[in-house]
Amino acid sequence: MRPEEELRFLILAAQREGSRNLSAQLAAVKLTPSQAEVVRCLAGHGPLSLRALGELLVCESGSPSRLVDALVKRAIVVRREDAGDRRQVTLALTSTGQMLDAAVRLIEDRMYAMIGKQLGEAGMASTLALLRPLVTGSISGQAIARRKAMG
Amino acid sequence: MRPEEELRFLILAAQREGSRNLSAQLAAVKLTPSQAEVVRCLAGHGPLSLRALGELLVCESGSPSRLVDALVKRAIVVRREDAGDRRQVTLALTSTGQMLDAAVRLIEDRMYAMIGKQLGEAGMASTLALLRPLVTGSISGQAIARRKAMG
DNA sequence: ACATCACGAATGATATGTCATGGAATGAGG
DNA sequence: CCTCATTCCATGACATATCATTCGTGATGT
Repeated sequence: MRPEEELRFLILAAQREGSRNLSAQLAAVKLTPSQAEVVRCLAGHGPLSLRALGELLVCESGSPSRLVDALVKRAIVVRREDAGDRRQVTLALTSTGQMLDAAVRLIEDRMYAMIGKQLGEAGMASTLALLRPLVTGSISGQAIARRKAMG
Repeated sequence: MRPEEELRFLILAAQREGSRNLSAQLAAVKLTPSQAEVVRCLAGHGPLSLRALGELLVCESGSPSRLVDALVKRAIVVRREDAGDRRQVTLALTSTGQMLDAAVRLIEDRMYAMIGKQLGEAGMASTLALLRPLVTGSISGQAIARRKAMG
C-alpha cells in the first residue's frame, strides 16, 4: 500500500474510532458527538444565529437546522426569532444545556488527556504542524480557524 | 484551544474535506467514496464474502449489506450464494465493475499525488508514524493492517 | 414604490454509519 | 439424529452529512 493511501485510511480510521469512542462516552448524557459540539459552541460563544453556529462547526458544512432541532425538542437549546432580522433565528443554551455543557467538558477533558499521553508533547506539536496545511482554506479549516480565534 | 482539541478537529476536518474532494471527483463515475472502496477491495482481493469484505473496509465497521446493495442494483457487483455454506454470499465485480475500478484507480492516484506533494516524503513518513499508534488495535486499524498485509 | 436580487433557514432526497434485532443455516455434543 | 449455541446476512431504527430547492425576508437599484 502506498504511503498516501495509508495516510488517507489512517485519517479516516482515526476519525471513526475517535468518534465511536466519544459516542460511547457521551451516551451517558444522551448526546451524539455532533450535538455535543453544538452545545460546546453555544456555551462558549454565546447566542448565535444558525448560520453563525454553522460557521463554527467542524462537524457540518451547511446550516445545521436538523441537528439543532433535536436539541430544541429536548429543551437543551432555545430557538427564538431575531428581533432585528426576522430571517434569522437566535440559538442559546437553556439551563439544562448549560449543565450538559459541564458534563461534556469533563468527558472531552478525559479524552484529550488520553490523546495527549499517547502522542506526547513533541509528537502533538509535530502532528498539528503536519496536518494543518492539509485543511487550510477549506470550509472545515476555516471553522477551526474561527474557533481558535474566538478562544 | 488546547492542542488535543485542535488535533481532534484537524482529523475530523481532514477526513471531511478529503471525502468531499473525493466525492466530487468520483461523481464522474457516479460512485461515492464508500462505494469506491468496495470496488477497489473486490478488484484487488478477489471474490469475498460480505463478512470478509467488511473486515477490509475502513469506511464501515459492521457488515456492509446496504452498501453492497446499491452496487448490485447497478450491476457493478454480483452477489451469489456460496455453494459450501449457504449462509454466506460471495461478492465479485462484474465487467462493469472492473472498468469502474480502473477509473477509480486513476482518480485515487491523482489525489494521492496531490497529498504527496503537500506533505513531502519526510512529512509523509512522520505523519504516518505519528498517526499509526492512534488506531492500532481498533477495528479500523485492523482493517488497515489487513489491507497492508494483502498488498 | 417596485421589481429584483441576495440571504437565512427549513426541508426533501439520497447515502452513509451504528446499533439492535431477527431469520436462515451450520456444526458441535449428546 | 436432535438440540442449541454460533455464524452470516438482512433489515429496522436513528442520527448524520451533503446537495438542491423552496420560502419568507431584507436590501438594492432605478
